[in-house]
Amino acid sequence: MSTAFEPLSFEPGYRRVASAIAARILDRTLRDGDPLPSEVELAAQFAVNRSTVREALRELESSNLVARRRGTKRMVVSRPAATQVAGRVGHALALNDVTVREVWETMELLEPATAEAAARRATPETLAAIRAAVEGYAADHATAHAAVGGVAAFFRAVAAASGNRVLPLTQEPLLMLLAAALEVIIDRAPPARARIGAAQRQVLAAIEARDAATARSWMAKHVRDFRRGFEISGIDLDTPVPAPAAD
Amino acid sequence: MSTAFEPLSFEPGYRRVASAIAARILDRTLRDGDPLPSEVELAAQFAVNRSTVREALRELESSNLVARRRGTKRMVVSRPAATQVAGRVGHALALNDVTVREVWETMELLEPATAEAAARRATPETLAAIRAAVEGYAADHATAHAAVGGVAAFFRAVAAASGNRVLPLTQEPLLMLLAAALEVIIDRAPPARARIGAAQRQVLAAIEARDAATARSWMAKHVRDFRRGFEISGIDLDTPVPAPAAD
DNA sequence: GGCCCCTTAATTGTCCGACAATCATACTAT
DNA sequence: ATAGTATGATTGTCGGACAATTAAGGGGCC
Repeated sequence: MSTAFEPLSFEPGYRRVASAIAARILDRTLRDGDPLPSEVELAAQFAVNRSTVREALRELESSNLVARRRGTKRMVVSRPAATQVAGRVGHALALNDVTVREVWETMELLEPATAEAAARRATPETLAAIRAAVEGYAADHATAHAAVGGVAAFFRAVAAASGNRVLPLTQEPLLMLLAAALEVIIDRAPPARARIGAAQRQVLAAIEARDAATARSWMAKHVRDFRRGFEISGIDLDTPVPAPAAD
Repeated sequence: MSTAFEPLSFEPGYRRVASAIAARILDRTLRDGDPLPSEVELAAQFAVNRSTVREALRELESSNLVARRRGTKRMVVSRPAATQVAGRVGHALALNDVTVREVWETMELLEPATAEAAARRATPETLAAIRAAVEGYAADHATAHAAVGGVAAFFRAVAAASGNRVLPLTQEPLLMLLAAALEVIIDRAPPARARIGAAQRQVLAAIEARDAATARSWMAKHVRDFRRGFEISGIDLDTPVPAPAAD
């Protein structure tokens, strides 16, 4: 241990206000859906200026701990949804120059296990959602955008059926990055669309049959196919992933 | 397609300013380390008030896209670090009442594969870091806090050695949640500390020997042990994870 | 020439006050 | 009961202000 002193850190007021409110949200004193006091009220309670409160609110808003329902003024406490948090993670990965290979490798790791879990634990509702995703892709994959959207929807539906809420959230940033990369190349690998549809059907069939091993192996095949797609289209797997769109 | 109209959404100024700056960061016009213009300058460029700029800056700061070096005024563009982004994800998971079982299950999925990759791709430096983590745990695991810190450090070191930068970032929120939960129970499962140390040594040895299969299986054992720890200490695996500390 | 101290300018954090636009609510008229 | 209206509350934005701290020169000293 060093005997040196740590530098004193004076947190500015807006950060202390934000932390105080965040703490109340995290310890459930303020719950999902609860309306936040008005800005003037908060300013009075913290004994700071409204401007300071507003800066704190922007911080919380950006952390998705508070939000505003559309067309309303009052802020309410909100639990962050997967896609919102995923955006941040996706940006972080892209800014750290993560490569397509790294993203793909992680999906190769995650998705087969996810499919396996889904085969074991899918409910009628989640299974129906997977079916809807497969049908959605089959019905519309003409444009690159629609096709990529369908691919992502399928992965999301399978993860949702896995009975593990960590998996969708873990997977989401990868989907964002994969989607951005896939949209660029899907038109360059002609057989891709058909192979994707076929793999989706096989995974779905296996999950419906509660056949975990087959679900796993077909999902593995499905993910591996994306690598082939990248190779066929002449993309170097070690190029950084394109950054997903800004907020 | 529906013929109904989308609701017009008027983004407030502070959000448009934040998005504009974020876009410049994501497209690399502004790069890591670049100083941001001063608030007054930004206000002039966007033709808005300084208060509006400040609210936008708070948003970017909260997204970890800009930061300030300690003891300095000027904001600089920064690429978000793993731990910073992980905090957000951890909060989101905790607020969504994710259970210990779900976190543990995901780690059981992730960590063995991570260890396997580390055995294949560890460099002298990353290997040394794992060794240091193992020794650090061995040297100091008296308090619950130190022990849990050592556990997390080990996982981090292995993930860093995996040669895949997505893995540390994916793993980090799980570590935060596991750490919060583990700190509560580690003293209730007496044999845990010794078993942890032993497993770390085995994984390390396997990675040093480039034995991917053994690294995987010992890491799997290591992770499984945490489940036993929870069971022994009488914690229901289906209780929600405790929320990690606020910012 | 290079280095250190001091003065000065620039910048941030915070405050105050103000006002238009919008939303929420109570009230009124049909 | 419904629609329309008036009233108050709240947010988004603006302008200006000031203390505290940091960045930038400038001059003197070795």
